[in-house]
Amino acid sequence: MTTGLRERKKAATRSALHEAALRLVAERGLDGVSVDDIAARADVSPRTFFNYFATKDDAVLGLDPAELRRTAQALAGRPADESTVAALRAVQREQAEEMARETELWPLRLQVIEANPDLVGRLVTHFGEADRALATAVAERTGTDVDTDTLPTLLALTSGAVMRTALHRWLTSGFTDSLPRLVDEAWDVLARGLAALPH
Amino acid sequence: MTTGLRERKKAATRSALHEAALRLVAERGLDGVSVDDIAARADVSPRTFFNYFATKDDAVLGLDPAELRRTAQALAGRPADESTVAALRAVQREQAEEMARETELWPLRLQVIEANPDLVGRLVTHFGEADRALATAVAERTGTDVDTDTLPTLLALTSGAVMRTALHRWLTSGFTDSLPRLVDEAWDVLARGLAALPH
DNA sequence: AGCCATCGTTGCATGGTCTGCAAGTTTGCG
DNA sequence: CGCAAACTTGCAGACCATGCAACGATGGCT
Repeated sequence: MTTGLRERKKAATRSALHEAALRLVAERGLDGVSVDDIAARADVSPRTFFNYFATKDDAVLGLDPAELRRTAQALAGRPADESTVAALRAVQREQAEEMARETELWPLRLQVIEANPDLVGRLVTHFGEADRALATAVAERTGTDVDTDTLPTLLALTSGAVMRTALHRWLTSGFTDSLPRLVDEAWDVLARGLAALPH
Repeated sequence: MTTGLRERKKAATRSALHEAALRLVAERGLDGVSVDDIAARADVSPRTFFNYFATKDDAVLGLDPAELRRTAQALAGRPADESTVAALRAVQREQAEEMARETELWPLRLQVIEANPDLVGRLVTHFGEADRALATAVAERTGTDVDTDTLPTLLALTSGAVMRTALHRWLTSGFTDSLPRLVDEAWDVLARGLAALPH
């Protein structure tokens, strides 16, 4: 899986912009930082900034709409004989591993969000988008309909809840626990809890 | 309680701006409407718009930071021998009565939010502000500390949950139920549920 | 290696949001 | 009536975000 130069450069620029935005906002606050500042720190033109992020907030949070599509495709790429829940677990595990690789930035992100509550709103809508994208992906995989069937939305929201729970525990552990492990654990707890329900 | 001319005019301008924003956005969508359009429709200068609302979104939603302060003062104004929960109930009841008076605009507001999901983010942060303002007000009233004591934040968030639950039921009833009644009912259900807990 | 199509970067121009400042008006009150 | 406070307005300016067109780098193909 060799990624071309072009692709690597793009990823580098995106991450440079995100990190520049994050660090600058951590230092000066959201209003103390302009898009021009961020572009300058990442060594690209201000115009290029908007080739990577739709808004300043998105750059600070590092939100990537392409990520939503990638998740959907990852789900589609899982073996067809796997149960949907198992496929979701597997996809989330990979995501968790990737996120865990940049442990360094997470404390900064949370501190920046804490200090600039405006960002919370953007985060919430992003999670909403993620849930909806995942729901359509599940519908695709199971041949159901997002609008009429309960399954896809329920599974997507549940899986989102699992990830957010794991993230919360990761945070409260000071990022010492292993995120993939926490994700697995959350799924297990959920499965056991559901199995114990009267039926 | 006679309100002066100045005060009445201000209220009229604010509500004219909100209603103008709401109706225009309902017609053309959030991006199809500029602040200038809204000001024009409300018959004030564009500059005056920003004397009333900090952002276009706030005008569309009708969010008023002064409202937060008013709620806090209303709580402070309740008799000291009243329990804090009773005081919160009373304050919310008054708010509910006021909100119920403009039944006409609520369907439009919800439709506009539905059609312009960007607004949800702003709403979320506004609710967060409201919760925090209420928590400090409770802390003030009970002589506790927002940062170290559990009580104020817990009561504030609970009371926020009650109001949002009532609002949700109001919406699903098509605004035929009485909002103040729904608020009361939510408090009652909560009280009964808590009383039934093992202790 | 060399050519070309594609993709990414950049500058420029533009429309819109929001703020600070310094007038001008209106309102409240003695 | 006349003053002080509050509200409105215009203007200038910073910043955000987008469309367009020119330019340069990349990757595939021969």
